Amino acid sequence: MAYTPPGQTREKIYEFVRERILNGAPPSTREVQMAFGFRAVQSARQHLEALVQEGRLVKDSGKARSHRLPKMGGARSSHLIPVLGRVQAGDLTAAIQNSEDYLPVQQTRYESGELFALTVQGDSMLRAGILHGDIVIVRRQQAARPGDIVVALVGEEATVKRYRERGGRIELHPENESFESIIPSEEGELFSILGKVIEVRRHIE
Amino acid sequence: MAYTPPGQTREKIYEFVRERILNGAPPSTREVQMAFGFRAVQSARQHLEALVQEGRLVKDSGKARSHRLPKMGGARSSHLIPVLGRVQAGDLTAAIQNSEDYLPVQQTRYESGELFALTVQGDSMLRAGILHGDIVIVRRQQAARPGDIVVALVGEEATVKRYRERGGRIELHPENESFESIIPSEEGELFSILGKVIEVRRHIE
DNA sequence: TGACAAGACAGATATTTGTCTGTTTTTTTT
DNA sequence: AAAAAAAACAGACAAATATCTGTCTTGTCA
Repeated sequence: MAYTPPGQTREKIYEFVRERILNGAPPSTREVQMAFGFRAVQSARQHLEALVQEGRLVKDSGKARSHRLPKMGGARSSHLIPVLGRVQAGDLTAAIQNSEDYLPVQQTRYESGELFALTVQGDSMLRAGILHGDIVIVRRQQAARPGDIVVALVGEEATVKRYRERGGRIELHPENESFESIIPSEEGELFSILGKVIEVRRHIE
Repeated sequence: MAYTPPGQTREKIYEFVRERILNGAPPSTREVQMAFGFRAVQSARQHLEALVQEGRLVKDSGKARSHRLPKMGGARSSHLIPVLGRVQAGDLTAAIQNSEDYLPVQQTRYESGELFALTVQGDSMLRAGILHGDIVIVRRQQAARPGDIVVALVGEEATVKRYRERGGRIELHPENESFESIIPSEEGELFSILGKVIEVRRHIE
């Protein structure tokens, strides 16, 4: 390959590798070589090494396809969580594994706990700023504290409500005058808390 | 390793590989072998092959570390956008470049346009489900259509409002009875649209 | 012009990794 | 109990991949 001014090719290689990493398939040195038409592996290698040196990439020495994006103070690394369709009784784990859509979240923000996302049905949490169609990000946990917004399984369906305790009894309180509170112990239904809502997202248009 | 009833180990291997893939570092066959204490590579290989056979994983035959999760071809790439602090007149580009925090977004969802994020000050968009402290993700653009929620620069400060046109004049309409509409042309102030709000995010607790 | 640095090249070697063939052990099924 | 199936083991080989040493070419700059 002909000589190229300093930095020109390097930038394109970075874009290429970055793209591949974000797509989940980091390239081998030889794939970079081929993609850029180098006639020697070392040409690609030099650029990749330089990028690591500059701190724009990180690599596990010796291992194949081990280039990664650096975790700049943690903010740079993002984690993918499953977006669940409909949640039915009992098989939350199964629903998580069969998920087809994924959402990126900041890994540092929620270090601990297993996360999943859910699309909100209905406007029962309107006054809390959660609308129909919003996506809630949930940390899986059984317990909740009064005031928390939780995802609970009541009967067969998952529902988003505010968790309260009134007179020693659990109450799932909607944030909308048109809806009634749910008091699980009264209804004798299957009841469990799936997790706590820690983030709300809404796509407009 | 001792014999294990059918399916038991397979499930754990799936979890292990899945986790590694989501973290961006798919394991090699031997890494799976080590992680589970197998004394032969083939033991790990058999399980991995079975998982591919069952359609729970996909793999590029021959290539190193090429196990992936099925069905999400390109949909899983995520992109990082800058979170701006305070936006002051004129230097939006500078604010973007000096940003210190970044947010991951689904790349496929918003293919075109330059994005940035902004923290909302005040409850002027309460009824639209945008609260104080929420983060809005904005596509940079000068024009807007009636009904769009936009980020506009009025005077020295950036503000989030709904864009309307009444009697041929631009009107920035708050979604809260306690606030007044802003009609830029009347006030003779510096005015420009920075972009359109395409997503809202709220972190709870 | 000449020294120097960056880019590209060439060929070779070491390591990692995927793949193969066949055997043994344990559980399940008949 | 015998047969079949699943899990694990053993040892090897081949392909992919990373890495090394040294050379050549092309700009940059004193």
